[in-house]
Amino acid sequence: MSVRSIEDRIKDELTALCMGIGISDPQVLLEIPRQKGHGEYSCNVAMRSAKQAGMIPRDLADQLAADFPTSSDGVKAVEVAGPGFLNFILSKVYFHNLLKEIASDTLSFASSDEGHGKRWIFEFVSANPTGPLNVVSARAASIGDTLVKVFRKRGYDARSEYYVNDRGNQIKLLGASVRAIFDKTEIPENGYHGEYLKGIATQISDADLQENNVVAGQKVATMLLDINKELLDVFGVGFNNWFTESSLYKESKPEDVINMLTQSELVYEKSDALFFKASEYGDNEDRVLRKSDGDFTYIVPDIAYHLDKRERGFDKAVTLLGPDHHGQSISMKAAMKALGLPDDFYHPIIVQQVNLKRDGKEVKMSKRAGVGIMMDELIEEVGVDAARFFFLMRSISSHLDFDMDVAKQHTDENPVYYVQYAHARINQIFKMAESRGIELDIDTDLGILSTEEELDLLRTMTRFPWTLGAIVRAIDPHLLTTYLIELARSFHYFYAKQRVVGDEVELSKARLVLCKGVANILKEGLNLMGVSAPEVM
RNA sequence: GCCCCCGUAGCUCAGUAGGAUAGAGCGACUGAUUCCUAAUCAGUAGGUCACGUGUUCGAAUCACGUCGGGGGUACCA
Repeated sequence: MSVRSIEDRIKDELTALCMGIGISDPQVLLEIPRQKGHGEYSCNVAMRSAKQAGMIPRDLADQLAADFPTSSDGVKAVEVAGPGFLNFILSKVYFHNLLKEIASDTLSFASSDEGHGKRWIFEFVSANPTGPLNVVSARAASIGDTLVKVFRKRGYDARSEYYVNDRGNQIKLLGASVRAIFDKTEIPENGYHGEYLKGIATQISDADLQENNVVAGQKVATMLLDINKELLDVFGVGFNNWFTESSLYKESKPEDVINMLTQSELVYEKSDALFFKASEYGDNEDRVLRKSDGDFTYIVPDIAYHLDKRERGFDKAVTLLGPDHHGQSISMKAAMKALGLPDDFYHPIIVQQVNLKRDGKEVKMSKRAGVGIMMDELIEEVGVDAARFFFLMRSISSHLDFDMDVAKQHTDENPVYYVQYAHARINQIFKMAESRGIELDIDTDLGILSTEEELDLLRTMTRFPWTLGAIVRAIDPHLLTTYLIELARSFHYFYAKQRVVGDEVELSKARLVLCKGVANILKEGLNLMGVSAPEVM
């Protein structure tokens, strides 16, 4: 028995009851009420369906409540409240059974098959290999990695991918820039000036540099990519696949895109350039595919790349983009539409900017000029745990104020430590219990757990699967931080009020199981975020 | 100009598929440690959910408009 299944059971039962009354398509959605007195779940179906049933909401609700089957280990009671809400109150036995499951098995609890094995590809970071990763890339790495983990837990076949722009104009410029540094001549216009290139320039062979700018650029790009891979690795973010732009060219995929678009009469020539009629598909203006100098713009391989994702059998392509790429996502949407792909296949998400703050002031950053805080410096300063947690604290679409002073603090102001401390505290409790000769026993009688603090804690625990479901619906992981902070709070409150390891052995044993359950969820939640769950702090 | 994001307590923000009396943390003030870690807990104060109109049984949430803040807007990627 799991939370998921009781939700489903309530939904099924209500749907059947509604249909019995003659409501043809009842919209039964359960929600978790904000108010504590409103039960574990509530449902507004009586208000929604009253008209169709020819009844007033309150009466319909009364009838549904009266007909709903209750049980001693599930829904204990159904109450009607307000304009016609149905509030479902679960029995203590239900909570006690569920706790047993959580405390004994970390992995299956909160897992679900709601994704039905659908294949989703999550592309993120995908920063050009022309310099160090910035903090928006770090934010995207945190978000993408956590999304993939949560989606897998919820029954999706989720894959992560990094798209490497390893050719084109920028690579040429990169080569020219390094060559200029090496030759001590002027760096070309729009070239790369960063300090990091000086170190690279000394590591690259003369022969490679002399070859030509493209070869030199590719060499440098490979080195920079390796540095970034290593950093992402330190950050705990790996990718299932690194997809290079150059591989598309090896199979002439960009040319194929041009042919497809031409055959479908979606292009036209103007002043020696080839345009895609993007404005007919929702873009602001038509977009250049092939420049007057004969080269493709980035759009062409990008389209080829997304067609490739489709060919590889993915149902949905989630792409996390930086705030400076949102124009690009609109063009891509237009291209997908023009080529007849399903509307919801390409799902771009703009990861909004990060404002770093220190001493109450904003720390400015700029990639090209090589000043400001880069991802590696941030990690060095605040640590991986704080960085990953902080990056997940706001919704993806919100600008994020990242207070580096708070992230570094080892105090209650810092939510990372607040959550981690709850986990460490529980471990200390187990150590104390062990020293008193009390062992964790999952099968101990949990019926003894009945104080308000204990039940609150149990209620909060049951919301974990629901939270993961909400993350999937929103394709946004920030709810996880909110939830874990709340669970930690609920635990600290319980801890302050009630002693776990006390004189009554049976009570102590039951409370140990409760603690074990909390620790399991904290650990699993932190793990999904790539944040450590320390046993001692 | 056009596009995207944001506007909720002094500050940073939650508010889940439109639900019931809008919530946390920080800061401020008051208190708690014979007892498993005080990296903790309790209490007090603090609100025209930017503004307007609409949609409906019901709007912080949806639509349209206005104002304010931020970002973007290449034949670069």
